[in-house]
Order: sequence, then C-alpha cells, then structure tokens
Amino acid sequence: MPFLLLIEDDDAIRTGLELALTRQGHRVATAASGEDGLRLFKEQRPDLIVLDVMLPGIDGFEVCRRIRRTDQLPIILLTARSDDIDVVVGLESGADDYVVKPVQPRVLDARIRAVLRRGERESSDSSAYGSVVIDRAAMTVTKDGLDLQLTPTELRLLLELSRRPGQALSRQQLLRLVWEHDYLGDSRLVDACVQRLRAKVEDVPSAPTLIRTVRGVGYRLDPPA
Amino acid sequence: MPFLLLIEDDDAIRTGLELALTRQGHRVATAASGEDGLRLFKEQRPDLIVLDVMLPGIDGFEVCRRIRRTDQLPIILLTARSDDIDVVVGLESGADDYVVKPVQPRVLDARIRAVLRRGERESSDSSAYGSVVIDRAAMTVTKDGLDLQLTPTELRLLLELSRRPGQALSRQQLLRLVWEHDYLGDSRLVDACVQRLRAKVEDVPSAPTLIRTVRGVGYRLDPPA
DNA sequence: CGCCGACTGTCACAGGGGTGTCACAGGGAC
DNA sequence: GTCCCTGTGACACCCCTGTGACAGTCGGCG
Repeated sequence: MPFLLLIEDDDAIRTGLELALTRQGHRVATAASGEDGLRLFKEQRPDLIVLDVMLPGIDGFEVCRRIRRTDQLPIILLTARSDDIDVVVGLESGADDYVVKPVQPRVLDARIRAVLRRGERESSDSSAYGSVVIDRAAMTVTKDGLDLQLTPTELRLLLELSRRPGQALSRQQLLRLVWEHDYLGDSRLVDACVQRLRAKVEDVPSAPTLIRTVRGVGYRLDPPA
Repeated sequence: MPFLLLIEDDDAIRTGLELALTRQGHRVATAASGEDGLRLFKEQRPDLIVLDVMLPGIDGFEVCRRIRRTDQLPIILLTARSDDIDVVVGLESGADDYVVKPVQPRVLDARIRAVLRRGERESSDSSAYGSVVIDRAAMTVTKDGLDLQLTPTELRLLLELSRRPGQALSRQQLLRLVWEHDYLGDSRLVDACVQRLRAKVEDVPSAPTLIRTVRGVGYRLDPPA
C-alpha cells in the first residue's frame, strides 16, 4: 500500500484530497506548511509526495529542491496556475509530474500510480519501448535483439529522455541534462543529436514514433501504445 | 530458504522491510548499525546482506569494504540518492547491486533473487564464456582446453569482469576493484591490461567478442549468446 | 486559399577526444 | 643476477561531435 505525504495549506483541499486518496487505497500523511512537510518527510519517509506550489513560508519549489538534494522519491506538484512557466520551473526544481488545480481526485490518483509505476520500471535495470530495449547496466540499447551501437552522447540523450517517458523536454533542459552546460546559441546541436539517434532507433527515421517532436518546445519519448 | 541480514538504522524502514521480506519467504536477521551488522554477520553467516548506505558510525560503504576483505557473499546496497556517484562508489566498494530508496519490497525481492541466482552460477567453481573456461577453484583459465597462463593482474581483471557479466564497468571502477587505488591519471593502465588480456583470451584480439569496449564508459564481459 | 515567418530536418566537414598499440624501464620473485 | 610482470608515456588512428548553411515543414494571418 503506497504511503503518501500531502503538503497543502488550504484546509478544504487538504482534507478533501486526504479523504479521496485514502478511499483509493493509499496511506496518507498530511502537512499544512512547507516546514511541517519537510519535517514529516524526514520522520516518515513516504513513498511519494504531493506538493502544493503556493505555500506560506517556504514555497513548493523550494521544498522540492531541498528534498531533491538528498532524496530521489517521486514528487508531484499541485499548481493553481496553468501557465507554462510554472511547469518548467517545477520540472527544473526536480518534480516528476505536476497536476493543475482544481484537481479531480481520480486524476491525481492516476498520476500517482503512473509515477510510482515509472519509478519501479526505472529502478529496474532495463526498460522497453516497443522493440527498443535499454539496458542501463550493460549500457547498451538493442532493437529487435540487435545491438544498436549508440555513441556516448546519443546514449545519454536517450537515457535522459527515458527517465521521463511521455514528457516533453525543451532543448534547454536537454542541453543541461545531457551536455551539462547552459548556453544554446542558435545552433542545431540538440536537433542534430536527435536526428542521429532517430536514425538508429526509429523504424522510419523520417516518421518517428518513439522520439516525437513537440513543436515550439523540444522532444518527447513516447512509451509504446 | 535464503537467510538475509538487513542492516538499516531507520526503524520504520527496517521493520517494514523485515516484514515484507519475511512474507516473501526469506529468513531475516536485522541490525540497526554498522557495528551490530558486522558482528551479526560474523555470528550468523547470512546468505546475503541488504545494507543501507547512510548509517551512524561506520557507513554502508565501509561495512561493505570490510566484509569484502574476507568474504564474497552477495551484498545489495540501499541508497537514498540515485545519482550516479553513489552507484559508482557502491560498486567500487564491492557491492553486487544497489537499490534506490524509496524501495518497493517487490523490487527488492526481485533483486535479491536475481543476485542469489547469479551467485549460484558463480560459486559453481567454473564458468564458461564460449571456449574460455574460468576455474575459480584452480584459479586457472583455459581456452579450448588449453591453459592460458594469465598473469596475476590479468587474472584479477578477468575475475572482476566475470563477477558482473554483461555489465559495463568504468575504468575508474576497474581500477578500484583490480588495482585497489583511486587515482587514474590519463594513463593507459586499464587499457594496456585489457589489451594484454585480450591478446590471450580473444580469438581475434583486434576484433574482440568477449571483452567489449563500451565507448565513453569502459569495458564489459559479454556472456555467450 | 495563399503567403509569410518561424521552427525543424538534414547534411558535410573540420576539429578534437577517446582508444588501441607499443616499446621501455623499474621492480619484484626466484 | 636473471627473468618476467607491470605501469608509463608517446603516438597514431578512427570515430564522434559541434557547427553552420540550406531546405523543408508547419502554423497563423490576412
């Protein structure tokens, strides 16, 4: 039974979600502030945290960052604003997913289960996307059982994308994650590497099904249907 | 029935995991500190150890190293941080596998069974990779039945690689495992030893099939197809 | 419906970094 | 003293990689 920590200052939302999540088979602890949340987190060690962004005192992003300094457990952000800035900041502060308020308990539950599943899959050494299998221990990627011979950069790119399947990552984010530096001029660096990766990974590189382009944003690794 | 020793200082996690593992058919002993863990290990001689990294006093890495000085039983590390540094240090200190917290009991159980299976195969005194046979009891390696006359360093390198077949090991890791020191300048030490080993082990040393290069990482011993 | 701008795909090329290889000298074992 | 192992550094090679230009594509707007 998953053990969740819910950090939310609004009494109505907090008790409502607590009730709903409990009914859906989770064990739930709650906190009404960032400070309480961090303390409870250290004491109780939940499997997952649902975290409101707007908190008095330490805000959600900061809570997220502090937790991430030491721990890797899944964190889902609750945000009232749906604009993209929040989403980007949230993901960069280390969250695994976000849900926009007003939140339907059923939706939140689905996200929770999805993130937990993702965690299980990731902690296993290999994951599969259709005919493509990533073996993190051997540092190899195979397609239909054949070794794909990825270059180091291609491999890192694929590994970072596969850490967040189904989630779009901007060129800027990929640059930080894979190349570990900030500045992307107007070069086609990320695109070029994606192209080379697609050439090896996709069935039809000109009509990619695994590594999808998200126009205006970046790229996304699609899990199999 | 496998007999496990669980070393973990956090009471909640320890009792939780103990319960879960017992339910999954293991016999479990527990310790709350590194010192207790080492003492229990010597008294009880478990088949496998699950070891938290963050411990008061002697930390998990150190416990791992001390056990490894005398014994070869499987050790699984529990680490709260998922960053690669910990993973690397963990494997370098001699652990066989690692699991990232928060840990799902099901995942841990799967890893335990995998490591035990691997161990059974290994503890059989010999293992074969194609025409190459490693005899751990006799400390000899033969190819097509002929003795290969490996030098001590070459032998240790091959043994370390064969402890984790199919897994890529970095030069840094190999340095710690085989040479037992940290600093790898820009010398070609590991490469040179791999080359000498390949010259004796491979059919065509310039086109190795057993000891594969993982560009940007290190080397990997491929199990036979 | 067509145009325009912005964004993305593609490619060739030059530079650099990682790896294979080798000869040699020091050092330990016998 | 002799022999063999072992670590080092130099060197060459190959493949990877970032860049920039250009073409193609998509979406929006009139």
